[in-house]
Order: sequence, then structure tokens, then C-alpha cells
Amino acid sequence: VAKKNQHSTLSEVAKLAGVGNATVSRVINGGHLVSPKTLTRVRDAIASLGYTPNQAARILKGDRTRTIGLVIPSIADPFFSSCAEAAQAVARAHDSLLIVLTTQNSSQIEIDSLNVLMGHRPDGLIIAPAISTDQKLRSMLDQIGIPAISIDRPIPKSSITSVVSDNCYGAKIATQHLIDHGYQRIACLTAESQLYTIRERIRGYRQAIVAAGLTPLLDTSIQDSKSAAKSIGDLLARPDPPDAILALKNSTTIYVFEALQRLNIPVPTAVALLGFDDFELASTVRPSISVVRQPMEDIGRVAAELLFNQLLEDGVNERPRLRPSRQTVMLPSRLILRHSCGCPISLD
Amino acid sequence: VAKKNQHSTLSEVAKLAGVGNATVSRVINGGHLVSPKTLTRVRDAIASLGYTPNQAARILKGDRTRTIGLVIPSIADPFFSSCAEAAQAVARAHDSLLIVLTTQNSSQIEIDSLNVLMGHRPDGLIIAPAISTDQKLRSMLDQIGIPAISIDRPIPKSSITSVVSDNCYGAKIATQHLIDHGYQRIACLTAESQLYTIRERIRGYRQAIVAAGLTPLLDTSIQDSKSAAKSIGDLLARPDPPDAILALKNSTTIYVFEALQRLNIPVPTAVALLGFDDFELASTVRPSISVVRQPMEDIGRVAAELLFNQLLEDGVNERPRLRPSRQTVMLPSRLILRHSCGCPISLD
DNA sequence: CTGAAAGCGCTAACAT
DNA sequence: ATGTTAGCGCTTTCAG
Repeated sequence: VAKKNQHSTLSEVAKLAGVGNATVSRVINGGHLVSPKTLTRVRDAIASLGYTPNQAARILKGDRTRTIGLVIPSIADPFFSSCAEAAQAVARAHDSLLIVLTTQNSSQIEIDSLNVLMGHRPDGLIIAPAISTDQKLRSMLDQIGIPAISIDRPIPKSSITSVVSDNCYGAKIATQHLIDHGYQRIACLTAESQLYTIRERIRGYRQAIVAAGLTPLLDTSIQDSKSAAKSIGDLLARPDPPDAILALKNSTTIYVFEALQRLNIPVPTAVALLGFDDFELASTVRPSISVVRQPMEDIGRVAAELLFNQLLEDGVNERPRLRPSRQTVMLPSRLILRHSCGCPISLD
Repeated sequence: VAKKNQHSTLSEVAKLAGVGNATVSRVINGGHLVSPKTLTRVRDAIASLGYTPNQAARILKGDRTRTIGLVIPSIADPFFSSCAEAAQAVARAHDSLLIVLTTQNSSQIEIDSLNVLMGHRPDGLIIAPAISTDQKLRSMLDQIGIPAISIDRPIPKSSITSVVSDNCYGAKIATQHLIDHGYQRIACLTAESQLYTIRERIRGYRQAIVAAGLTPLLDTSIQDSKSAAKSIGDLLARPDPPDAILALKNSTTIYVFEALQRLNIPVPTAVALLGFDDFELASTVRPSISVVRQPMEDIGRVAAELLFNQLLEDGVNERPRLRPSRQTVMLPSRLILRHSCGCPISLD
């Protein structure tokens, strides 16, 4: 007993308007080549039936589905939700639907999500890989046969273009800024040192430190404010205690700030602090926290624009070019100076 | 010159495996009623072709599309992205896809989004109405013929179930808490007083104030920390200056905090502060800020669960019952006590 | 257990 | 300017 779909169909509209299917189809696709009278009649029929074209049927006809996929670790993470918002705006401008799937940073869920997504035959796809070195992911992405772009994390050895922020440079100028302030022993604190973004930032930190003839001091074990406090305690107990701290990711910045506060260590006088990733209250807390700000929205926007560019090109050339040459687009981070690094800027 | 879709099809799998279409269909739908030998053969064929069933074609066959829609003002807003994350988890558990569309709080975009969404024939839909009193929205929702649930804001005069937090009660206990502390002149600061949520909170504030025989003191003009400072300045200049402030929404809480800080007004000694909506740094700033915390994830989760319940029921009864009786589900807010209200809790 | 065949709603030739 | 018709890829009777 098939429960008949209660949605009206194109044929019903055609019948009601007393025209053929093709005419209705023309009307819903812009109404060209249709006489004004018919146009009105059909539009009235559509309105009175509350008809909406069934996308599944259109998609089934082939070619473009006007759908793109976005696969990200989490939708609640400000970084990725900003990317998603920007990507959605671009998709909308191209008259396409963005389907967002989350992976919780699990490779398995990622593969499952990709399979679900592919069932909907997206025209293209943007992904922030859970584990960018994952072999399965790489081969899967090579198989799917639609343009893909990675964000936040490049996929090594693949031909996939990626859009990332200039993590290395951002960390480098941040470190350099601390050096310019005259700090000599700059510690670098972080977690998740296996991630591409973090490794890049560490690299930037190292470059600046070495170039200045200083000694790197790295602790990658900051899981929460407790471990931050422990780390800072250990650091300060050394014969050569740090006079500045560079935190390489959002949570670390906050944990370090909390720890310094709890340990009653005056910032920036005893120890200066410079963090990564801006957040709403960075300018409100005392002292306000200087940070490297990543262009989150830009990453989502540029990735989506690049994707649609590829789609357009592929549409023009008959067969999609084997692969557009791989590239990595680096978007500039910005140093936001506040008080915690020792800058004498006045609050407003 | 139609560019043939490069995806393989069910028929191709069938040909390769040397079986009929129906058999392949059975395999991808669980593999019941198929002999083990055939099963393996078909599965191998599927794997070697990298075949993924085309959802559009399945959907076209009718019945369930295993898709639900979520229409929210913004995906970058922590409140809604938390809802979205929770709803997606529920959808996934029901083997369904969640399609998220944003409205920027514009009624027009909302209607457009709804139309786009309906083209994909979702089984049901969750919506946080841009303007919950909007007449067009209401009639549209009544037309679409699929179960819908609203979140955060009920839709008056409609039969749509909604899931909201107990804004009124939350504001009431917050106010009561301040009263219990002994504050006598409690001002209430907010913005967007036309929104349902805010109106409810104002109601709760009033109830508590009046019940205690105190005088309400309301300012709904807090747009930023500048206007917060102005408002607070005015308030303190009165002959009967407030000794406590209740902020009714996230941004107001922060603006007020910033303003108090900038004006060098000691909290909670000169003026106590209690805010709405928890945020990551509420416990980090000094003093830490007491707030009413809304169950954001629960709202998304419960709404999705309710929706799937309705879908299941509708599936059982032949025709969807005219309308399940309308209801409003209120989820409890919680008072998170920290220092800003005057509580002597020790930080940990 | 398995296959043949009839559509699902729409688009795109091809006719008229 | 408009109607006819053949599928798109899949599910689902209905017969073997």
C-alpha cells in the first residue's frame, strides 16, 4: 500500500493549466519560449497547487546536481562553523546547496560521511581531513571523480588543492614580535603537535627563535589549565625561566592565561603572553590578550570560490582536465596586538 | 552532447556480477533473500566499481527521503551551531541526512530557504523562525504537509510543536537569587526586546521583582559596550542607583561586564552582575560571571527526537493524523553560580 | 532465491 | 510556441 506522496507533480500542474509537461518545465526553468498568456496560466496553477519541483527528479536527469559537500570535524567549533557559514554564502550565490557533514575527527566517520555524501552526487566537495595523512582518505578522494578542495590541512601527496592560513609565518611574526619586545627566553606551549597546523606553527616559532640566536623551548603537553599550570611551574623553576610564552592554539592560549592568573604571575611584566586564534573576550580580559588571528571566514569563502571555479572550467572543457595542478593557497594571518605581549597600546 | 555521468550504476554492477538489477538492489538494501555466493559476487562487483547508490533515484521512488531540514538564523552562532550539532547526531542515528539552511534572520531568505529545502522533499523539518509572528511563514508551514518543529521561538497560533528553554523561569530564579543576596534595586539590561525569548525573560524578571515588593528597572537599549556604559552611568546617577544588574542575553552580559570594568565599578561589591548564556571565559574573567545557562544541545537533540517520533507515528497510521496536538516543550535552564553575583564560592 | 519490467518526476530532444 | 516521448537509476511487484 504505497502511501502516495502528497506533493503535487509537474504533470498535475500541466493538467490543471491545460498544457503539456514540457511547457511547465520551461516555466519553472525561467519561462523562456513561452507565451505570456500560458506563462500566467501555468504560474497560477503552480501557485494554487503549492507546487515545488522535485529536486531528486531533476538531479536524476544527470549533469549538475547543484549541490556541494562540506566535511568538517565539528560544526560547533567556531573555526569550522565560520568556514561553513562563508562557504554556504558562496554556494547560495552559485545557486547551489551546501550539505555539511561532521566527522568528530574520526577517520572512520569521515569515510562513512563521504559515502553518504557521494550518494547525493555533489558537484564538488570541501573537506577538512580528520587525519590528513590517512591513506584511505587519499585514495578515496582520488577515486570519487569530482573536484575537491581541502581546508585547514593539506593532503600530502595528493593532487588536491588546499586553502590554509599561513600558520608558519603567523607563528614566526608572533615570535619575532616577542623578540622585538626584548624577551630572550620565549617558551612555546601547545597540544596536538601531530596536527599539520600545529607543526607548521612550531616551525615558524623555531625559525624566528633560531634566526635570533635564541634557544627554542617547547612543551606540547598542554591539555587543560591544570597541565598548563604544571608546565608553567616547571618552566619557571628552571635556572633560565622564560620571560614570554607563545601559545599555539586557541585552547592553549586560554589554559595558559588561566594558569598564569591562578599562579598570580603578572602578565606581561613577569611573563608575556601571545596566543593563537582570536576570541571574543580576548580584548576584555585583563590584561587583554594579543593573538595571531586566522582568516576563518576567508578560508571557507576562498575554498568555495575555488571549487566553483573548477566546476565552471570542467563544464567548459569536455572532459575534466586530468587534474588541475595542485596548489596550496595560503591566506594571511594577522597579529592583533593588545596588552599581554607588553605592548603599551591604550584600550579604547 | 550530454556529458555522461562518470559514476557507475546499479545496472553496471549487475552486468559485471552477472545478475539482475533486482538482486543488486537487494544486496545494497541489506542482502536478505540473496544466496551467500551471489552476495559475495555482487559485493565484489560493487567494490571494484566503487559503486555508490544514487540517492536521487531512490528518493524518486517515493516514500521516505531520509532527509530532514534545519532552518536557523546563523550557523556561526554558538547557540544554533550547538543545536545543529545535536540534531545532526540524532539524524545520523536515524540514518538520515540533515540539511542546514541559514536565514540571517531575514523573513525573505527564510522563505527562499524553505522553498529550496522543500525541493529536496525532507521527511520533516526543524526551524528557528526569523520572525516567529510572521504570517507568511505560518501559512507556509501549514501548507507544506510534513511534520515541523520550531526551536528557540514558538510560532503563535500555529499547530507546530516547539522546543524552547524556560526563559521566564530562568530569569525568575536568577532575579530571585539576586534578591536572596539582599540586593534591593536590581536593574535589568538587554537588547532586542521584541524577541520571544527576551520578552519571556523580562516577564520572569518582573515576576520575581514584583513578588518581592521591589521596583522593576528595565533598559532594553544595550547595543554595545558603549551603550552599556551610558546606561549604567545613567542608572548610577539616579537617586536610587541599582546595586545589581541582570543581563538578559549573551552579548549584553559581555557588554555590561566590559562597561563595568571600564568604569572601574567593583563587581560585585558596588554592583553585582548576573548574565544570560554561559560562555567559555565566564569562569576565567575576574570576577567570574554567574549566568543562566541554556540547554543548547538539548534543544537541538529533543527537537530532532520529537520530529523522528512524529515521523514514525505517521508511518504507522496510514494518513498523518490531522495534527498532533500542539505542545511547547520547555527545557530547564540552570543557574551557574560564580563570583559576580556576590557568591562566596571558591574558584578551583 | 532470482530476473523482467513498470514506473517515480523531471528534462531534453524531436515533432508539430 | 507547445506537445510527445524516451529515458535518468533505482525499487518493487510479479513470475518464474
